[in-house]
Amino acid sequence: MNTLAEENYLKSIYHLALSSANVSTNQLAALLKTKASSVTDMLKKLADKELINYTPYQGVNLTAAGEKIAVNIIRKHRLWEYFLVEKLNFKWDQVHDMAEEMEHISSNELIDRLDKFMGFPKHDPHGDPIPDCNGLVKTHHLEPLSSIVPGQHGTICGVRNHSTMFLQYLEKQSLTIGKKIKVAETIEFDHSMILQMEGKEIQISREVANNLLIAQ
Amino acid sequence: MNTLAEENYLKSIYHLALSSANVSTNQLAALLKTKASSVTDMLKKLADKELINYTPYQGVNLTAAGEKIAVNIIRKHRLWEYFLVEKLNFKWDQVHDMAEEMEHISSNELIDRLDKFMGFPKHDPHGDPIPDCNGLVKTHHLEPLSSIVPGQHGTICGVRNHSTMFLQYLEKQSLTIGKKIKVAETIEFDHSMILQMEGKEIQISREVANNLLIAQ
DNA sequence: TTAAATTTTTAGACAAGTCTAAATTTTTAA
DNA sequence: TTAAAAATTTAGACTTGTCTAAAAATTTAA
Ligand SMILES: [Mn+2]
Ligand SMILES: [Mn+2]
Ligand SMILES: [Mn+2]
Ligand SMILES: [Mn+2]
Repeated sequence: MNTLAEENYLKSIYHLALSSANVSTNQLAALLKTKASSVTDMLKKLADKELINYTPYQGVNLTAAGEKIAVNIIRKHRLWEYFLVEKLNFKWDQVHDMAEEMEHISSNELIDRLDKFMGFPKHDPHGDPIPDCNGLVKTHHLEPLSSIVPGQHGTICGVRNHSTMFLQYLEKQSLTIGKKIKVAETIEFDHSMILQMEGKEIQISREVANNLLIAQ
Repeated sequence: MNTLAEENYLKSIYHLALSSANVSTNQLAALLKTKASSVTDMLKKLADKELINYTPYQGVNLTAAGEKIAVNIIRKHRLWEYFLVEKLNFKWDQVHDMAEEMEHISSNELIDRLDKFMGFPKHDPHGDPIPDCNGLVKTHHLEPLSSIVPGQHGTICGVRNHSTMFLQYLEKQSLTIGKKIKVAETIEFDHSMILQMEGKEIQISREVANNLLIAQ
């Protein structure tokens, strides 16, 4: 149906479109670790296939057909990540690269059965929502921890940064998905925060607070 | 490490080498559904990488390094087939094409954990041996059913033909892996056979008998 | 509002893998 | 033992996806 490269472009356009209406050539080049000229070439192909709307110099967005493909790839990515963590006991910082390969296994029948096998999980190991078999994504609105004011309570429900380094740091601090926290204090000088979690105090930087997503 | 095309060539050479010492260009072209000239090009690449021994016009065989890669791909193929049948409830005639994609997922850590998760199965859904994590393949010697003489008993342990059509036929006749049979009679005229299985009589053609593998 | 900086596209090249057609080598069999 | 047939390789072309360098368009900011 679509090549591996095409699928990766569609997925990247989808992710970037979540924070900017029109996705630029350079944004895509940076995310895909390729050159702007290569991106332009591919955008023409995807536009020919009517998977994106592309006006030269104006950036792109997905058509309904393109978005459907992108969401399906993200569904597969997140279900495989869930499988790797829940069934094969990998840590949440180990699974992304494997899922990058597995998301391209083409069979939808396979992924629907995997979904059922695991009991239709709603979130992947990083707290991201798993689209259902009809392409429906339940995007819960989450606040970055940095915007929570002292005295308020919340639950860790996601991360903005998916790097191994950040995930390992969070694991070490026990700042994992589902944990309940209270913001005890914010330090004006560097915007660092002091949290209460399970009776203990944890101090985190503004950088960390910006990348932790909280439901209240 | 190696490209998808390279992996498929190595796997095909391995399979063909089981029945002919030196594998020919045309044999490979037929199995890979490609042209002899394409095969020649790839054989040069694999020879450069020292994964095969290649003398122009004389066919090829795998080096130790090439065989190791081929066996690892076959291990992954068969473990994923087992997963699809045992965990996701696919039928044995549905899993080959999916496994053809999944065998190229690169992580060995992943496949070793999958192996453990499933309890280290020894055979795939078609009765083929699953190589262990060190590349060791336990090849039990099996007879085609056509060479069993009347009066003898045996157990169905494998198939020579893996086509959907043949596997579906066997399923319908309940001629599946593990079934115990007795050869009641062979018909001289067309070499067809009458079997006793679970108290019932089954008549099969010479063609079918040639493609069923029996342990006595 | 225009010049400079930035972004994007175009032009031309390259590697991987495939193809057809033609040349070469090996095998078969008269 | 040699001519025909079959198998294999070579030559040249094409597609996909990538790159660098240069040209063109857009944005920024003086
Ligand atoms: Mn991921
Ligand atoms: Mn994830
Ligand atoms: Mn198979
Ligand atoms: Mn099999």
